[in-house]
Amino acid sequence: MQLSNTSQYAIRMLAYMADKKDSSLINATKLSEALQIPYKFLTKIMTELVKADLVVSIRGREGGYTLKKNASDIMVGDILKVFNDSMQDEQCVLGIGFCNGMCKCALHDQWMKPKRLLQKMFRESSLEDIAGRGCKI
Amino acid sequence: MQLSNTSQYAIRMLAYMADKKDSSLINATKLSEALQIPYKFLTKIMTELVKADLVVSIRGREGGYTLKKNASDIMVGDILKVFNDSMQDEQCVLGIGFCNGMCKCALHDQWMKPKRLLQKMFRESSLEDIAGRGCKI
DNA sequence: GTTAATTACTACTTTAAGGTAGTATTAAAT
DNA sequence: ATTTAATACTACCTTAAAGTAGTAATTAAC
Repeated sequence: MQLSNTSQYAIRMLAYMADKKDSSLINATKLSEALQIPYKFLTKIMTELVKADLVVSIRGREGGYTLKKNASDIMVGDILKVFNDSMQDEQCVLGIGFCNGMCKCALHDQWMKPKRLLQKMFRESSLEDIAGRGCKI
Repeated sequence: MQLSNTSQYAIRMLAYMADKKDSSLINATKLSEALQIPYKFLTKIMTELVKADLVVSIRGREGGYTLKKNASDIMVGDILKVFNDSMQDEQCVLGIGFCNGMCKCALHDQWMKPKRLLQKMFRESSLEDIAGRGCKI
């Protein structure tokens, strides 16, 4: 029960960029060193974030990446969506199709509360809320 | 953010066995048909549940499986532990080592509440609580 | 114009989860 | 004793995620 490696990396990358927003552009080499994420894997992820309109890239010498929107307008859930890692509302915790009021699985009732809180966290936590928080990056 | 296929299958298998406890022994063929889980994969999972002391197996003709304890004494969390799918208390949601009061990640504060509810669900939901619930198996 | 530093693209390799096949072992039924 | 129906074991195959390598495209610096 955890986020994919890719999603974890993406959140950390964007949170770091939000924290360093003053220096406008940051390049893949610096990010990779700062966050200890393999360079090639990081650029692969970043290209997807560019295509998803969360990040702007400037190619060529002196290029780099920067957030496309205000940090307060990018939610953790938006990032997870890019990697199909967000929770569908009717996603069954036991993997039996979809769960709703009509037809639910054995664990459904117990699952409702934690699921709602998870969704709330993803929906309401912005990059601004998390940038620079904690003691590790 | 979801349970592994193996854990989902294991929970469904045990919940079904708890529900059919009256007929004491159930065999892999029947279980596989009832739950639509590939036979060979089911037996592989079941063997691990036997080794983990959650299930008793009777080999030979007329053999099968049955729960080793009362359904009320087997928690969902016990099942997840077998497949390393339960949540460690200090597991970092962003995958940066461990999180605790001393050192936490950027999402740690927002993660606490949903995590606690997830842990509570795993810790407090027994097979008895979920057996026969819902409209699908 | 050439060079250097950057992102983008394509293709590959590695690892782990998910799943399958075949055979050995066990024990009740006959 | 033999047959049959069951679990256990070993080894393999498939798929998707994670990660790597090399090259093309782009653009500022010189």
